[in-house]
Amino acid sequence: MVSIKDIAKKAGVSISTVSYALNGSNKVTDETSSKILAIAKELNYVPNAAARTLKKQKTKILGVFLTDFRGDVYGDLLHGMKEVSNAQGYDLIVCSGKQSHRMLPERMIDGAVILDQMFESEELLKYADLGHKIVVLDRELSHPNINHVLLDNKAGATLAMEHLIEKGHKKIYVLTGPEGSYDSAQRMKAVRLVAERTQDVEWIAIPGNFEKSGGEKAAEQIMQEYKEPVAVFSLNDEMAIGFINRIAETELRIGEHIHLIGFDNIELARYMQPRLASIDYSKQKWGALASEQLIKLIAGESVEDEQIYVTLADGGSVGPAIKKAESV
Amino acid sequence: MVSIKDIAKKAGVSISTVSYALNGSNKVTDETSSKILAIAKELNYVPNAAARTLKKQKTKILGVFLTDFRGDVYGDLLHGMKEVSNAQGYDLIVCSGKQSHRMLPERMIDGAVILDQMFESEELLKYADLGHKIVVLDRELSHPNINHVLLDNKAGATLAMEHLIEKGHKKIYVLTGPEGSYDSAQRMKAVRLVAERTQDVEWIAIPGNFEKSGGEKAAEQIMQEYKEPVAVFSLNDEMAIGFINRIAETELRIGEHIHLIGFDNIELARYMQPRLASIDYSKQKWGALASEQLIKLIAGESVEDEQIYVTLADGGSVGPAIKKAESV
DNA sequence: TTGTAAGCGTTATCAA
DNA sequence: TTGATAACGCTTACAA
Repeated sequence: MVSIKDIAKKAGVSISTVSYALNGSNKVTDETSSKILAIAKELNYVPNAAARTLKKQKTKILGVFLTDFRGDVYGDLLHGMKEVSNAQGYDLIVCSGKQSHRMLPERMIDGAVILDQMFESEELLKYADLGHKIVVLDRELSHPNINHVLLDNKAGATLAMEHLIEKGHKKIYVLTGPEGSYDSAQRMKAVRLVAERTQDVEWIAIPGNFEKSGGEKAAEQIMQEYKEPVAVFSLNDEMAIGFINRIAETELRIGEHIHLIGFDNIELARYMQPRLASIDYSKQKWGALASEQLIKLIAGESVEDEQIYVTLADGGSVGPAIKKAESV
Repeated sequence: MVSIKDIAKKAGVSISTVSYALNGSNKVTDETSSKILAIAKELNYVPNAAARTLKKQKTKILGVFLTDFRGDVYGDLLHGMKEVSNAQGYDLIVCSGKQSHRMLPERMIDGAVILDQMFESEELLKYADLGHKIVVLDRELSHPNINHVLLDNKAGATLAMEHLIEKGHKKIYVLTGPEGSYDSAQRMKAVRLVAERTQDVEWIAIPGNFEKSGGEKAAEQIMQEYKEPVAVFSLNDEMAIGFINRIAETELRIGEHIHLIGFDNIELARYMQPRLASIDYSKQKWGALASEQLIKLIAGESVEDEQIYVTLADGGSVGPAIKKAESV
């Protein structure tokens, strides 16, 4: 590997002069500088990241940790993160799995964005205590080195519930996320609140997992119990898709016998027949804000937690309730 | 930051002893070793990646470079890469964008997998010349430090064309990928071959871009020229989806007036109405093989290029041609 | 303007 | 079994 030492030798100068020249310092004559640059190019010199990092104690790299590389929410989110990171002179790397956690404490990255329920809060707090900078998107954690960019889960769940109620539905199944999911818990809180303050609304929780399989299982249960049209609020779209897939094998029709609304408004939602109603938000903005927060945190600037606003994405999967007399 | 020096001081031993203990060398007494380990834990010691890398000249990290984080093919591919990488003691990081290319020459990763048309071959060859190990998934590059895991594009395109022909279609529009795309060029070769050896088949190329917008534009053109049922081979699914979206706004029906087949069999394909026929292959295996090849390349083992086999995924988007007399 | 040298945190060689 | 020390490639304070 060619190092500044090689360049120094060939140019007949010291390594510090080479370093200065390479970093565009004005301490060096234009003449020597250009000579050094020419030689560096000729030798195909590339600086060594490890050496630079060791000396400067920073990498100018941000890491984002995901539960799984598969998953429909990620594309736009990562894109948003990348845009902001790059604009601010940071590179972005995407990691997944427990094995990769070391990147943070070993200082291969200057900070981390977490969207991974499997990354334990205890571990995160430990790293934060060691001085590492973290932005979390999927939980609340009180620590000076940790910031939050969270979805407005309560608003979203409220919107969804009210939409179903407005359409006249009285019996609402709610498919939850996995145990321990912050997003699921927050959404459930709002569900309870809305139900409590509304007359005549019955709601039944079905434990889910935020994956297609959870939706399929829920579909089985609801089919069994089916007597008359009901509504379903799936706490994410992924499960809603699984639900639809299973229901499609039956006589029941979405938007007619079963009125379904999801959460996340993933790309697939608009291709469902009928279109899956859902709660929408800008995934790209979510990522952009996360990067922004993290970079500020690293720079030692004061930062306030942020929220991502949500809206209702209407769809034929939720139709009006038929009055009792007319129902099947 | 706590370093081995701090541990050494506290334990009253030298830094080399600490290093040995930490790395589980049997040169150290169990007694001193466990004492050192205890102190390390107590001080929350975490090794510094930059220092280790600088000394060992390897990172045990693999990088994969994508054009864009959005894109439906990636999830399973990355998952496959991760499984193999982790099993072999490597971490995987995902990068996108020109800015991140430096990770390879600056030695932040031990090798790279390329699925990014924007990453120029010239640049790759330069890095390969410098001794960096690379596996490409989207082109052919002859270099001892570069290996290939390529789709069987020709088989795929042949399968698609033959499927259309078998169904009796005589006029076939082919939506190509962007200029310079290896996959597109390979698929086009097969298209030509099949057309040449088949009687009475007319085919018309429409330049595309492998994105939804390309499919939409092509739809416009075909609508304009429409006289009687035609077939369309979209060289990827993404464009096919765009095509479907645009056609959905017209009187024309996919699988009836326009018979469409794609390539990649992305998840969305099965949710199209009617289901989008496509060319299928295991994205996960593709990724797994890529990691495998790269790790071997890094280890200096001899490796042979690999191919990913493809199959036809049938779907209602391709129906039989109606005989002339019966056509509209 | 350029050179000398210390130091970043490891690993690994050689002596003790 | 342990310790002293050089080396990895770079940045930067200080000296010349």
